[in-house]
Amino acid sequence: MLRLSDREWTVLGALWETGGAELGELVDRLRPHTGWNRNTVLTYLTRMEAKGLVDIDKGASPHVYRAALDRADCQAQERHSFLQRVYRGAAGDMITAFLKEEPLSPEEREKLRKLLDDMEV
Amino acid sequence: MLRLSDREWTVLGALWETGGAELGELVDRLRPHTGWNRNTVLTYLTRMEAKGLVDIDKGASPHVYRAALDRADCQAQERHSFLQRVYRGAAGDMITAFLKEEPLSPEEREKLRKLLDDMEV
DNA sequence: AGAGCCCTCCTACAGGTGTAGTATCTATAT
DNA sequence: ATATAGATACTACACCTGTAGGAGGGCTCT
Repeated sequence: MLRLSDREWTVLGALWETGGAELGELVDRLRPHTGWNRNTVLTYLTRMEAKGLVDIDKGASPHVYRAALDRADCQAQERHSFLQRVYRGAAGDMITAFLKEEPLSPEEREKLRKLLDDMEV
Repeated sequence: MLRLSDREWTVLGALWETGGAELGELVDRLRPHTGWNRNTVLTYLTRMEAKGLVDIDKGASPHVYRAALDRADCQAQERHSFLQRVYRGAAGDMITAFLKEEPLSPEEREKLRKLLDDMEV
């Protein structure tokens, strides 16, 4: 039952995008939209290592920080907890609400239609 | 930028279902699946009042507790923050993932297809 | 009137989160 | 050798969250 905070998603986002990086690079990449202090980022990283969210290669100098989990896995967990928490598992209602409010391109709509058709076996 | 915890969703759930209730009723309703102590529930309610999530009618005795927000509004907020946090706004990807993993009834699929078609104007 | 029960209030306390400051180390540039 | 700049470690602190315990007020039954 993993539960990531907003900040943790942000940090992991940078790690996934870079595929692993040194602190300086992460700070540079995060600062524009977060304004976080270098040490704030470092604190997040070390706390997240303790939770098993981040791997730190301490052999390298400077250390190299990597996401310890797959983005897709984290998304799956979060999908599940969101669906239960907010919609008590009612997937149909939830998807309906998203479809009604999120603008999709014609290609995306086509893809979704196809997905639905393929379920019709 | 409202951010509800799991517990808060649970408490609000009971309030939405009852349309407002006294503490005793809420405790009875919540205890089976949460095991929460009466005072734990009370603490949640008073803290949630301070945040504007719950209205307490203190004229009545015992007090009557009501959700201060609409379930649909809370769901909308949560949808938005989920989509941004976990999918960086990529609604198509997110919906695809849900469709692939959540079992839907034929009626639900039909309804979704119709929704997609109606967007095709 | 007293006993018991439910209600609300106040208090507590540990663990997590957001956000750094300070101190130290170390490689580099002079 | 030395000043400097960046990296890492340690420490701090306030606020939030989960989870109650105990005190005191009022109704209710005997």
